[in-house]
Amino acid sequence: MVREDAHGPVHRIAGVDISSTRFDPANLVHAAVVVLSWPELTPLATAAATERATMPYIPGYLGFREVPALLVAWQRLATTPDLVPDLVMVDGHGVAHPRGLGIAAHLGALLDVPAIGVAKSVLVGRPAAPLPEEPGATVPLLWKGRRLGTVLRTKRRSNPLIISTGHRVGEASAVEWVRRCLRGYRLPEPTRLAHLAANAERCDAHGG
DNA sequence: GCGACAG
DNA sequence: ATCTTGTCGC
Repeated sequence: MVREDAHGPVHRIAGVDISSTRFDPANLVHAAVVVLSWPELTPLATAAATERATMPYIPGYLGFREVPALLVAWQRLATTPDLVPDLVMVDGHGVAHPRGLGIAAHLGALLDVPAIGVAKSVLVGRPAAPLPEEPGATVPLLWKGRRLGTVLRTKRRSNPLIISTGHRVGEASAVEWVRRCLRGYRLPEPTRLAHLAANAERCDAHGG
């Protein structure tokens, strides 16, 4: 079964994430992309890349440090049409950023692929109200009188995630897609599996 | 000037 | 992000 988002049928959803080692003299950034089928959320393909970071981590500039490696990994995905992602979830913010340019907006724009920002903590803004404990509960993320995203409780007794538009996906649609990709863990499958893949790439990088 | 600050 | 095993709580 195929479901519709604001721009077309979604058959595959990708998740991307980065892993790195602290105190690494080489400043290596290990990137991973995992493509899952919808609605099964079965891993269809995975690609990774290890690149040298050209920038340190600076809040507000995460994309400039991580996007380069993610682009290399993305380019390594099998190019067959039946593996091209229709949507990508990024570990980090979309427009819930001081200049509306979080890593999800950054990567989404460069790839011109619908993107959603799935962050584990706030960069700017505050929840509009206390977030209920019940899984699925949401509350707007406000900053300077503007709504930048949604605070979403994905799991009982777990800190909420901050969801925001990345590229060509509406705010409400973004939240719904994250909800649909939850499988009992705090993180939605795309981002959760990408995190595991990025760590695996970090280990592999020790010998190739 | 001080505190905050995705990954 | 990462360092790290067991452990306290639901």
